[in-house]
Amino acid sequence: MSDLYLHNTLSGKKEKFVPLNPDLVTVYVCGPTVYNYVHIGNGRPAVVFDVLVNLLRSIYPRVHYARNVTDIDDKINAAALANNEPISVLADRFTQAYEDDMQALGVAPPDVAPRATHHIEPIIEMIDELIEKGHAYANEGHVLFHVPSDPDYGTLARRTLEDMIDGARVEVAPYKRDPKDFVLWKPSTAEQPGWESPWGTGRPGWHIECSAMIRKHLGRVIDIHGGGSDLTFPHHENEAAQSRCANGTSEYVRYWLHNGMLTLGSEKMSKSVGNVRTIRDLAEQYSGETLRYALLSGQYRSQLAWSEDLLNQAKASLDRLYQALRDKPGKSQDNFTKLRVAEFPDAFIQALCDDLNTPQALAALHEIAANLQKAQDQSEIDNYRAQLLRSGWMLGILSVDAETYFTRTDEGLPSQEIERLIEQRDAARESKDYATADNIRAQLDAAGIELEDTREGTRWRRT
RNA sequence: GGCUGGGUGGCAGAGUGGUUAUGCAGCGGACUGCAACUCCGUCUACGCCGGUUCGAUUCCGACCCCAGCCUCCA
Repeated sequence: MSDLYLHNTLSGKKEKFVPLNPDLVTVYVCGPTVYNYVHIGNGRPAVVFDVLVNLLRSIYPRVHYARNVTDIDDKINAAALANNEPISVLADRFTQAYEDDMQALGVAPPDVAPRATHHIEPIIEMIDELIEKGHAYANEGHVLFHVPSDPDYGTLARRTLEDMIDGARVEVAPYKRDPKDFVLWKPSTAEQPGWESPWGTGRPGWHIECSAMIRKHLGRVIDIHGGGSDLTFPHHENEAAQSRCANGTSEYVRYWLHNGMLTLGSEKMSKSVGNVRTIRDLAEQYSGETLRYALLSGQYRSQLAWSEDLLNQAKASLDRLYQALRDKPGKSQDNFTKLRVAEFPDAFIQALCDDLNTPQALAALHEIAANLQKAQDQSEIDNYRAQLLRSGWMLGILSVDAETYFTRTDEGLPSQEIERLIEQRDAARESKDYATADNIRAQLDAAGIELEDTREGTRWRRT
């Protein structure tokens, strides 16, 4: 069995993955703040860590995977206020939308999806502990984490306190002892959502939510924590500081994994820049599977340039894999979730075990597909099909029946009509009336239907 | 300014001290009534300048350029 290597932000290197407890691997990924529809960049960590969890489950007996939902936040408050609705209604709506988007991308739900507003109590508890241990202080209704109280602060982002001052964009506020101190709890006015606390009515800061929910659901020290590279600092740095200090542990997360950003037009895709493509909008033009393939076509740590070209290439590549499955039908279903790592193709697993090298894993898939296309006897075909379908499952693609993939009829010409025209064309070809035959083919082509004349007869596909 | 990461063929994107990535697109051929699908073959590469080496895209150094983080952000 090949060892799994992961790039750990903490060390800046690829490291062999050794879980704290091989019987139960713990994974946490930062989920969305639900105040709007998410864009495809938000989908990247969900997809990438979905693949990682599939891989981990094939190696270890049990994996506990949590992905949170931030449902209390100033942006949510502002959006709810603008809509004149309670934050819970708005948050519920966009949480549901997020789940729909994830389903479209073929992302399996995590084992647990904790929401911040359901964890006010553990959050308050943790803040209390930080105050007690001298790492936090209350002032004017705020509670702040005192950064200089943590000698290890900065070890994740690898920057010194001086570096941070150099950045000079830290907010200076009268209630802060140090400009780098960050909010654990902040006061709410009467119009703002708030919860009772020892420091008055207020709401939690962003960083403490993750710390508290992780401790509650996964423990004081966890194996893997994932998220976008833009969260490394300050979010994860702050999270780590809080958790180490409150938990009284020297480590918090053993492997920090950060995915690279999607760019659109040479700039990071982000709501503040305004260059976003929502999953919801993209799904109108491309299948969720195509979007997923596009996301996996680059290694997760690299930036990925999102473009129409990328999507069209992803679709064409995916079509090719399905084409092999369609051309060489045979046995299909495995109970994929029960498969162990040794039951997947070597080259494929080796690629994934090398810090989740999905482009190389996809290359392995294409090689298997090429072998499948060339295979003659059925046992050979079934073997390659199994390899392809298993690997596809781990990446979260190729789960659709190949015939259905090419002929699904959610819109456009109904299948019956297509079949009728094909019969007419066959008759015309039979009588060597090629003008009529080509006419029908052109007519179908205009409707987005391509014909393939095979030895077994004519078949069609939607383009 | 500080801290990260990166510059590979028309495009996307792996990888390697000397041997085919892979996919898309292009070109030639086979198949086909013609196409499509498929198969066979094939052309465009490793930012720039030095160094190490028998040999560097791959290692080392300088330089140029790009992106991310340092503020909300996946």
